[in-house]
Amino acid sequence: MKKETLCLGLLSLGPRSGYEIKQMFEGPLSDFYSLSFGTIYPTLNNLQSNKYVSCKQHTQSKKPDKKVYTITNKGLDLMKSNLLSDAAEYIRSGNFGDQIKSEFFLLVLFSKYLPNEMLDTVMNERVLYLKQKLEQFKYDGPIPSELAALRNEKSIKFIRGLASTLFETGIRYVEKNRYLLKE
Amino acid sequence: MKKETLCLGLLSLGPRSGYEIKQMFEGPLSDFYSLSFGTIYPTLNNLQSNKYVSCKQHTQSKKPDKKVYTITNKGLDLMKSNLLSDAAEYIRSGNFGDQIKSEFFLLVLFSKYLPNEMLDTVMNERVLYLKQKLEQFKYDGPIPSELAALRNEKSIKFIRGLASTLFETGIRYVEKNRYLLKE
DNA sequence: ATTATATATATCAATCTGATATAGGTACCT
DNA sequence: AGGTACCTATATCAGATTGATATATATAAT
Repeated sequence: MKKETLCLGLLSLGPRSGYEIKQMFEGPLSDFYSLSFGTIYPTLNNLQSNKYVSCKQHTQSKKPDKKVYTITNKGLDLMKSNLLSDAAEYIRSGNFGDQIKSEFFLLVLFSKYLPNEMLDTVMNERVLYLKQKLEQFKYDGPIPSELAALRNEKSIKFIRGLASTLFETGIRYVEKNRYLLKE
Repeated sequence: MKKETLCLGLLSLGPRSGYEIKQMFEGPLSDFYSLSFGTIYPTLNNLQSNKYVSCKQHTQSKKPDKKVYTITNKGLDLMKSNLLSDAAEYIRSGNFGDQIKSEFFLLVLFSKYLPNEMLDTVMNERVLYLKQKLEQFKYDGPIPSELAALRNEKSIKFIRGLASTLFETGIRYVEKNRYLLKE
């Protein structure tokens, strides 16, 4: 998916600054996709100069100034049309898998060359991480009002449910089978 | 993990050419990690000029020449020592998750802007892909002799089992809940 | 005071990818 | 026997992306 489509898509969920978009990539989206500041800021500037988003400078009393971007009607049109061509390209390409770089997997793959205690630490930290993530996905308590609308989106419900079962399955498997790696 | 550690690690499983290493990334490793030709070939040349691998030119009758690389003792030492420091860095960094770019997830996230038939196509292709992958992970029939040794590796058994349950869980969830995306 | 941390934008060297070039071979169609 | 398409195989490089760094303000802790 083009970075423009993605940024417009995230802004269609509500006005955000570049910093806040990055926070989304580091928080709830981190297990699915990410973009760096070096991509986000130039993309937002480009979208603004082509009137796909408008920008309001927010002077904050206790924090640095913030540039809050809002998607325009022109931007919403571009997003919808891009989304369709991006989906068509996904089908056309034949690559239906995800692009993954898993450090954990590589360490497991070569685990016979790792000292047992290092492997234990890697496994413990991984399981701890998965459990924390699972709790976040299952959490149903109070959240900031601007995020409450998101929670009711059908796509978010679908994704949270999928992530929860996958993480549960992963945790169960690792806890049951990690002994297999040591003789 | 450093690209040198990774290439040495793969060569520790048996002698391979750059093209064959790329095939591993496109086949069995594709759901966990990948490197492009533009990274693989320069890395192998660098490893060779530092004597971490040796190279034998294979003249093939019906195919282009092939450069088959074999890991040296010096290379095995470097791999083991790198692996330890890479694992230590994994622990130190605190990033226990994987680096993922999922086009499928983004299309689901913004699915309310997609025509229903396009969403159906995306879902159908994704499920088909997951089912094919699952079959590959579960396949236990005959394989080329140079891969048979790999199958008995403890780490490979662990990974194949993990991948199988995760893919099964994913397929079951998508098939049961995809209706949620269309009210 | 000083250090550390968080918010916030911006830039850029170093790295990596995706595309392309080159080259030989097989396979199928017409 | 010519054309097209695709597979093996290595190599290179423009363009895209990341990870680090710079700059600035403010809070909290030591």
